[in-house]
Amino acid sequence: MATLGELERSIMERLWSTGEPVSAAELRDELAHKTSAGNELALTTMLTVLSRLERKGFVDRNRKVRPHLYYAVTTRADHTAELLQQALGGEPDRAAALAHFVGTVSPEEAATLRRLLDDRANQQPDTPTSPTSL
Amino acid sequence: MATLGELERSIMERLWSTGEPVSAAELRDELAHKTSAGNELALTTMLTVLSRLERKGFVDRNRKVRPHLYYAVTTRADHTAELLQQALGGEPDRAAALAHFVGTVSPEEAATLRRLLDDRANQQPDTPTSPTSL
DNA sequence: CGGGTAGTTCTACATTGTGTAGAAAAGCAT
DNA sequence: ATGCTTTTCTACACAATGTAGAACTACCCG
Repeated sequence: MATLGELERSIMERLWSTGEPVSAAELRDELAHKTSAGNELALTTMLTVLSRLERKGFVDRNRKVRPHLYYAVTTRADHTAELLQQALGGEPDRAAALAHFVGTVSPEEAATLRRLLDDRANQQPDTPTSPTSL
Repeated sequence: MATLGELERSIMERLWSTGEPVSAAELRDELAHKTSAGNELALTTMLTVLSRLERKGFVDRNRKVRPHLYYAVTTRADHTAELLQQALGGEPDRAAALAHFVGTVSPEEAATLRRLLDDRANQQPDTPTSPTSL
């Protein structure tokens, strides 16, 4: 999974936020409002970056309508989950890394995690405790 | 936290693997063995990259001995935990992202996570269940 | 103490990714 | 067919990274 530049990320944020397909022009206007000085980027800049995001597999577009409409391929949560997996990917001692991580999250977040794990266990109740991959 | 290039990562892997300070020459030899064709990099290449890693705060070195000895500043687990935090950083709906993540880990890993959360709860038993930030 | 060698820093260049946008091409409505 | 809208092509700047030669520095030996 490729990484995102600053402008690319801004665009993805916008696309993720509602999920509705938008045109390059709309995107440009909306992003201009977010920056302090309302500096509008050239439309071609948007189109270039959107094409790159398409090439990277982050967005797709409807080419049948005339101003093409762009939309995110995945949800932000999906993407974040991928990032988490990737962060853990190169780690030989995943348990150690998770331990550090668990030590850094807020108590609320810890509770959330516990709840999520419980949900998971209920849906898929064959959770062995054997240390197969840890 | 800056990101690491390929060679930078290889070097950090090595430094993390044992934690012992090593010279640039040792590093070069060891990394050469790992690549398919044992192509040795120039020593200056190692030194350049090590300097950059030092600037980025990933490594430090003992300058009192003559071949300077380099070592990782943090552990790999630390680094991975930081990556996890960072991945979650931009996410407005952290719970959703964690949910996706929990759905992707192996059952063993889920068990590990649960155990880590239990440990955490015991050491720091004021875990409220109020949905403050979630 | 003065040289020589081992080791380090400086400088440099190629490549790639990203931000940025003009020029050129393409599609579409009248 | 023609003109406007929209898209693609091409281009350039800038930063990060991989790579290494040139220049400099430190230390040991005679």
